[in-house]
Amino acid sequence: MPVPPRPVTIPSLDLLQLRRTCRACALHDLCLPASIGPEELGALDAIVRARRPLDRGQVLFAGGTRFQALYVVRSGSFKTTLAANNGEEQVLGFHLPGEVIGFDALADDVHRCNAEALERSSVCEVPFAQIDEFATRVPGLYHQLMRIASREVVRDHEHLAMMGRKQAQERLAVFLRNLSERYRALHRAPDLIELSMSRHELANYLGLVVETASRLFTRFEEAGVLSVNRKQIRILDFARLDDFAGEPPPSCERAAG
Amino acid sequence: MPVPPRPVTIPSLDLLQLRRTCRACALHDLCLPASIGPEELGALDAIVRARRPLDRGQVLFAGGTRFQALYVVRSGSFKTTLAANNGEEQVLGFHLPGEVIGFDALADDVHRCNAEALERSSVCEVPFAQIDEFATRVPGLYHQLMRIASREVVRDHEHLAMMGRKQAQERLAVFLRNLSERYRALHRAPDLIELSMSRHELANYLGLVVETASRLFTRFEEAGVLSVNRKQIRILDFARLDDFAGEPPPSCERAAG
DNA sequence: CGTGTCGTTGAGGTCGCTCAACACCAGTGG
DNA sequence: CCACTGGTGTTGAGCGACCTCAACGACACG
Repeated sequence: MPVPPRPVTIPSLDLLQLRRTCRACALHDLCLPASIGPEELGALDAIVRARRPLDRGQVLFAGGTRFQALYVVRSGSFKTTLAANNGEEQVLGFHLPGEVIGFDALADDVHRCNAEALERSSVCEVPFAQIDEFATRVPGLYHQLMRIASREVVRDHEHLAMMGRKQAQERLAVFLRNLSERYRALHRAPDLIELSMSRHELANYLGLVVETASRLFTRFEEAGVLSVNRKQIRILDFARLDDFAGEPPPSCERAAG
Repeated sequence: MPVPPRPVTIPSLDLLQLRRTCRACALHDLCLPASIGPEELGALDAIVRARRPLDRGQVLFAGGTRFQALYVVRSGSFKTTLAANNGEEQVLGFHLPGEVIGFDALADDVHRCNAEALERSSVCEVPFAQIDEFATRVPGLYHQLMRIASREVVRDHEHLAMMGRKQAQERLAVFLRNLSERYRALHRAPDLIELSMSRHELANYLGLVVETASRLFTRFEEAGVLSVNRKQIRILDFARLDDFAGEPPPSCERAAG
């Protein structure tokens, strides 16, 4: 094909990525900048660094390595995993754009889990030493950091409740509904889910084996709740999905509590 | 007995409790004061309030209520639980002296879990608005707060890995070894464990039913690993307990990672 | 001594795991 | 073009760990 060689195009694409600011970011109000003034935003831009995109399978950080920065998912998705000493691995979470990962490393300045890209993904790197120093001068930033850390705790608690008390079918239903809600928060179609993780990773997250997860997808499809095509999931019947989940949707939670 | 009536004794005992300072506290270096200077300790004492002791079953805070303070266990023990909408409850953790509870409420200023005393217990109440204001003037205090929140995340991740990938027997073994380590950190005998929670609460924490937990205690006793007398547990063979736990003790963890 | 709670033990059922085979797809090389 | 290969996902058969249901013992309390 008569296309001239373009040796500069790909790096310049990266530079474009690198130049994006917090102010212009679509994730503006989900991320760190939420609740800090517009004049501090510029200073935040000077701290936050965009890293070059990671491909599927590339690790953002590994357990045991020294903690230096928090990361905010900008595009794509990640999984965090905890390795047991017997070689087994537990998937702790899947992370979509706007979510911050790395909080578990603050305890003793060492990453305790692994973070790995599930697809081609980009992150903002937030060097902790600098954000720490910056936060002493910006009232509210520390509070916001702790709020975000607290969200992680809440998320883990819900994950724990799911693992401890729910059956396989309920777990998958809860997961899909949860993912759908997160899609909605990102202004994506909540009924059209593109799974970025493999069945194995998904099953592991749910505390199941692949075969069980696979059978559940089939069962949901036969029940007319989902339409499943490999990693393309479409939710056809939210009400019945809630039934499968075994409890009312989270919107009722406040009222019931 | 010729002892004069003492109507003031019990309240004065409470006052004694109330008067104890962070400086004099035995939990000094496990708690908030760790890593802040001695002169700020006095100011911290002015913020921290001791609450009157709670009896078994009394709730420290309930899910859905407004977040006002973090709590540090001073004596006794607590459980935190998350209620599902179907009436089920998941035990999220057991909390010994020196541990801080309530971090999950920072996300949106509402407690998301319940905290309940497992025995007669006392706590220090740390009003968050005041510690928040104080922390802006004391460098390092916020950092310490985040470190403690991060420890909670690490703890939950380990709990998750246990629930997701381990069998019943391994779960109980891991739990007992973990409890033993925490006893050691509190300078208690690590082989002599006094369980403050019921079998039901323990089983729930492990994602099992009471009967299974009970059978496991019997099995461990028959194997000569434990001596079990209701809530009095003595660990007779740490090495075998580690075998049952299915992986090397946490002291090897750093090296393996 | 009756009552209630808690913990233990037994019998039986079942959900999810194990093991195994197969379908599907992409990439590779003849 | 097709065979071959490896990775991923689905399906089936059988089994076992854990749950369910039920009864009983130990202990505290009135």
